[in-house]
Amino acid sequence: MSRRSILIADDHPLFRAALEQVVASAFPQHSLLLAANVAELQQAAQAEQGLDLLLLDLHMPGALGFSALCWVGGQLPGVPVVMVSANAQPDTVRRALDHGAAAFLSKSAGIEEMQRCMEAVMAGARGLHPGLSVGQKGARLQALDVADTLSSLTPQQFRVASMLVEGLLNKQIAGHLEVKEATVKAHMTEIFRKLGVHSRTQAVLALASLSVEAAEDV
Amino acid sequence: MSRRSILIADDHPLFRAALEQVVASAFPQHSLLLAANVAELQQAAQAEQGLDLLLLDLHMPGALGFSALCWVGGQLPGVPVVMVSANAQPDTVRRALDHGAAAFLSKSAGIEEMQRCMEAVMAGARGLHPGLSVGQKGARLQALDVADTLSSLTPQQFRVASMLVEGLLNKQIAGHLEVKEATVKAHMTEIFRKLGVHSRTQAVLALASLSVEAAEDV
DNA sequence: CGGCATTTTCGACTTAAGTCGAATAATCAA
DNA sequence: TTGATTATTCGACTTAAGTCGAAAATGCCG
Repeated sequence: MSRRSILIADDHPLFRAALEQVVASAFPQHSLLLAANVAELQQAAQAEQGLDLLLLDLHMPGALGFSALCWVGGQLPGVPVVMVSANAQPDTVRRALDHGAAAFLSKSAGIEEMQRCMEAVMAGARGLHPGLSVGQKGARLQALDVADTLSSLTPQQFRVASMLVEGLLNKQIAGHLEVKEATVKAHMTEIFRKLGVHSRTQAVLALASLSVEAAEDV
Repeated sequence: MSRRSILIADDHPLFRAALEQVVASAFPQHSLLLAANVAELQQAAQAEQGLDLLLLDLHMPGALGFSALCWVGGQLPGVPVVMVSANAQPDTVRRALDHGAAAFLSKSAGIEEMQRCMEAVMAGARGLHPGLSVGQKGARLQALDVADTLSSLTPQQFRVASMLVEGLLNKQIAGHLEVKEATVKAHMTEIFRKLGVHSRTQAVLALASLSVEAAEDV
């Protein structure tokens, strides 16, 4: 069997470094991969075959709420995901677990707690949420629908949607993607159709409901 | 002269630990004090006389906006404060500096950048905001201060903003208010100016995060 | 009452957004 | 390979959004 590895995806340099220390001391025999955004996550995940664990920040550049988690669930079946977030609201935790996360860790958790949780997940445990109560049957069914819709977006549409919630103009999005503005508009129309909305404003509102967690650490 | 010290006030254990590492490597001759909330901050700050620098998280348990910064300014005159926050919105930075912060560091800043900034402040520099001085196009739109932003809107502007976050078109808003569409557009422009944004999309994102803060105050 | 600041209103104009249809490129199963 | 399906691209056109300047309405203070 080849050398196994653990992928850490978090956009804060300091926090990523801190997580790296925690993981390295808990699993010295594993190699560590790092990703600072969704693009790096996708690249690293697809290049690496022997992935044992993924530590995934809930809000990374390029991610819309649980979109990164959904993508991992589809592209990397079998790879357990430990969600890490500053937002440990019960509803957020429940939705993360609903979307296939193996565990949910608050960024305010202690180091030992994180290590225990990761060890348990590596050993096959699922549905962990240390220090957080269960409960809280969701009042956010609409957001769940949007999350499901997101997984139906094509890769390019996903990129367009990501830049949309960054507040960019069609012209700016076209520049980043190196396509014509007309192309972005066409993607936008299709995104609206899939989201069931009829304007950019409504689309932003729908997508923002997924990014609520990202706005938490304001 | 007594041994000088640096106080780190942040409520995230891991991030606090990471900051501790950064500070320790940059200033090995200083002793480090830690605080996880405002109460600890006040206790530590008053007990310590030779405080050279304070690293202060913008959002700590017990703090409301810039209240902790204001308290420090009154109780510890002469102690430079480096504000640390995940929210690097230009307006937040400006107001932090207005309230007497010596510098503003984004949590997404690099380690070297943080060290350079702290060294400069220890040497007497003020008003630093590395990497945040200009531009910020496409940066994350974060909530401005709720009170400041909403209270600066006139009644009619507030109604327009309310319907904006309902996803209505200008034409529909004009119908509800019984004014011409041109009037709504004019209000919209003024709302954008007060929010510090330049498009309807960015305004929706800013206002959505405001209502999130208000609704999800856990 | 008479100035003075703010709010609200709107028209004319420029720019951005959104729709429709269609061509090309990539993917996949037989 | 071939045919079908889906993804991506874009031009032309219509509609919505946004800016600028300014007029009218409102409120307030002496």
